[in-house]
Amino acid sequence: MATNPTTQEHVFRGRGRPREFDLNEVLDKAAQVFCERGYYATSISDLTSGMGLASGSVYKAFKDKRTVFLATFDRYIAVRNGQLKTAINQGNNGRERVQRVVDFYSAASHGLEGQRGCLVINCAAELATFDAEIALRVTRSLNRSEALLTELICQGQTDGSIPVSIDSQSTARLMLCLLQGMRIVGKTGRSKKEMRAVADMALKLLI
Amino acid sequence: MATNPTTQEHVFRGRGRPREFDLNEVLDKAAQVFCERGYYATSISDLTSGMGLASGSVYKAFKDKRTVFLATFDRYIAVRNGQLKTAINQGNNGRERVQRVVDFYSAASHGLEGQRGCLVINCAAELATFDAEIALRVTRSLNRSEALLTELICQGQTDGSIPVSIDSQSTARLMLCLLQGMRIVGKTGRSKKEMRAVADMALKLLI
DNA sequence: CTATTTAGGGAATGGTTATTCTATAATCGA
DNA sequence: TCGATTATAGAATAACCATTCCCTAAATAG
Repeated sequence: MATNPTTQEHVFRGRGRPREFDLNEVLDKAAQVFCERGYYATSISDLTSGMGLASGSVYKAFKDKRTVFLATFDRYIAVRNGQLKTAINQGNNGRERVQRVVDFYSAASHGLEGQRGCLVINCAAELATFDAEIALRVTRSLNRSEALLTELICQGQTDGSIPVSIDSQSTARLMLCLLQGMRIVGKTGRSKKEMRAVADMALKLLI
Repeated sequence: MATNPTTQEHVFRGRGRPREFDLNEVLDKAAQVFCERGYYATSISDLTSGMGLASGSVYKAFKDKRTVFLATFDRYIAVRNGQLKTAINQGNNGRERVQRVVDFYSAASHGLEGQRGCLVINCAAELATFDAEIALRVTRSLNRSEALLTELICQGQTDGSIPVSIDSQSTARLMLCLLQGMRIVGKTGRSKKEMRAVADMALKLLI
């Protein structure tokens, strides 16, 4: 795993016929399918047609459906964290960086992406109650988001853009709830404008 | 349907053997199962053992699994709205009533109920994308909650407990997101204390 | 009491699904 | 070019699941 993104990724591979697809690419496609249909409603044939692969190829690359899902989940988190990080870097102080995070979620909570929803949340709802490993990943992901928010708020308190009077931890947790809720509500088809208004108002919590 | 809750509910029934179970009771049990396992992961045998019925009896009472689910969903909404209404009635002005709503969600977002999660949200995640009728119910339910919040905020603005400067609609939408998010985050096992802190801080949005 | 009607229980059925298997193809090392 | 190795494609398989069927039980109407 974690090979290169270059054209000839099979240069350093062992013998045998080289894989014809890029792993991350098909995982991104799988993420769309899992987002739209959930885990159980996604059949292997949904998955293979979404990924553009034959079932044999899927089972050569992954042990079973659950393993495909876990890989998809990890890839989804990695991509999303990357995007979030670049968004955050555009803020010049703690408050602005929190703002960027909220804006990022707002942008994801309408239109097609909004309707599809968030893989993490969908899993939390569908699987976390009885698949311990997946539950762990969901919990870890949410905890990390919360920690990130706490850190950004603390930064803001240090640089003076956020009042020191607020409790960074509880506020971060509150914001986490808000962000996750935006993605839920966004599934019911809200407009860009509506979600933007929510995002703008959320900054009240930093007063 | 909609018969009496008395001991002899078969008094006014037609001929034939009377039903041995209470419809709402078994729907409440079904709600637990659907909450825990989701729609697709719930097999008929999960359902029948959860409801305490044989599959034949389930299919005598309902057309199919989806119909069981729809009935369960409606029952869940009805029960929950009732509980919410009594909670709201304990508030003496708009602000207090909003507080009661937030507290209600906070209480549902930890412990066993928290872990199980909310049937509406779980459905939104799992089914709303490709079952139009269920999507409609989810949307309707969320819209109704939002309208309720808007109304309570307006009440507060009238009775002076909430400043007239805030936009009641956007604030209500923001609160809706927050409440739904609490139930998502609550699935990952937060403590009562943590969720209470979130609820308390949420009232900042009414300033 | 008998016929009719409806419910309960659980085995039988038919369709679907995840997974495995088999045959073919592409690449590497020699 | 040949053998080893790994991938692709899609048919075959075995398990599972929703639903139906059938028989028995409990109630009412006459």
